[in-house]
Amino acid sequence: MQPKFETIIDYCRSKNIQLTNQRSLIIRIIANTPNQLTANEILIDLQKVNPKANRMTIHRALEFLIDAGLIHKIAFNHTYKLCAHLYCKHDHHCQILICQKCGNQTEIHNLQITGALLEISRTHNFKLANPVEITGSCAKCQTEEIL
Amino acid sequence: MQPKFETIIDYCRSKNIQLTNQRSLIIRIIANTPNQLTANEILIDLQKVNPKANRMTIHRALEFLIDAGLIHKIAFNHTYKLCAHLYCKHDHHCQILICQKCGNQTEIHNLQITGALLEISRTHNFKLANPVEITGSCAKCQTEEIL
DNA sequence: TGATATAATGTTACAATGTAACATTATATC
DNA sequence: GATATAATGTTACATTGTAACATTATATCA
Repeated sequence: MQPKFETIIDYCRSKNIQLTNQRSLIIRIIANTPNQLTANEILIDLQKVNPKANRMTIHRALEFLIDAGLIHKIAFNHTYKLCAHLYCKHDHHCQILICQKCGNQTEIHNLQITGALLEISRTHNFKLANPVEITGSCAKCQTEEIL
Repeated sequence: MQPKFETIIDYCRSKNIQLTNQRSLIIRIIANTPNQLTANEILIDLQKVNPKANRMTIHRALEFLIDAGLIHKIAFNHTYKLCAHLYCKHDHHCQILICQKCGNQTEIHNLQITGALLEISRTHNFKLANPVEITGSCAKCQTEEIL
C-alpha cells in the first residue's frame, strides 16, 4: 500500500516542502493511482481541473516532487509512481521490480542489495541516487505467456 | 576493458549468431568506442559507410544484438554499450553503475547483488532480464562539483 | 540453375517523451 | 504599494522510438 494523499500533505507540511495548488493536484493524481503513470496520463487527468496545463506544467512539477523524495521516476518505461515510503530522499534505499511486459512495478527494500550498494558506493566512490531498477517478467505475465 | 571486435566475430561464429554485414559494421562501431553511444551517434557513424542507413536500420540491428546478448541497452540515458563479457544472455548477471551527470557507465558483477537477485527472483516469482541499472554520481563528477 | 520462401534492409510517416526560451502571473518581503 | 523571486503559461523544437509497407538479399529445394 502506498501513502494516502492526506498523509503526504501532512508530511510536506512537517518537512516544509512547498506544495502549491498545482503540485497538490498532481501528487493527488499520482497518490490515487495504484499503478505507475506516464507524464501524459498525468497530464490528461490534470487537464480536467486545469485546462491550461500542458507538458511543461507536468514535468516541472514532477521534477519538484522527485527532488522532494515523494515520487520515483522509472527510466525503463518512462513512468512515475508514488514512493511507497515518505523517506526516499535521505533515509533509505529501494529497488523496483519492473515487468517488461505489463509495466507494473513493485517497490522492495532488500537489505542484501542495500548493503552491497553501500559497499559499492564506498569502493567505487560512487554517490547513489535513484532507486535501482530491476527488469524482468512478473509472475502474472509469465503465466499468460504459457497459456 | 571490453572485448575486441575480432573476438566478438569469433564468438558469434562459434555460437551461430548470424552477423550480416550491416550488423558487423554496427557492432564494430560499438566495440571500438569505450563509452556508451546513443542510437543516433551510432547512426551517424554508420552513415559514413552506408549512407542509406537510417533510424530503423539501427534499431533493428540493436534489437538483434541485444537479443544475442552482445550489447546492453541502458534505459536511463537511452544508450547502448558492448557487454563487457560475451555471456550476457544466459550465463551471468551484471549491474551497471551510471553517472547521472556525465552518463558514463561501469559494468560490475557483484556477487552479493546477484545472490539477492536470485533470491528475489524466487520469492517474487520474477524472471530477471536486463542488467540492473544503478544511478548516481561518479567520482569524477563529484570532484568537479566541488571545484 | 531457376523458382520460391524467408530474412534483412530501405522508406516514409508518425507517436511519445522531454527541453529551451521567453512571457506572464502569483507570492513573499520589505 | 513597490519590488524581487518563484511558479506557471506558451510556443517551438529536439530526441528517441515504432508502424506499415516496399524492396532487396539470402537460403533452400525441386
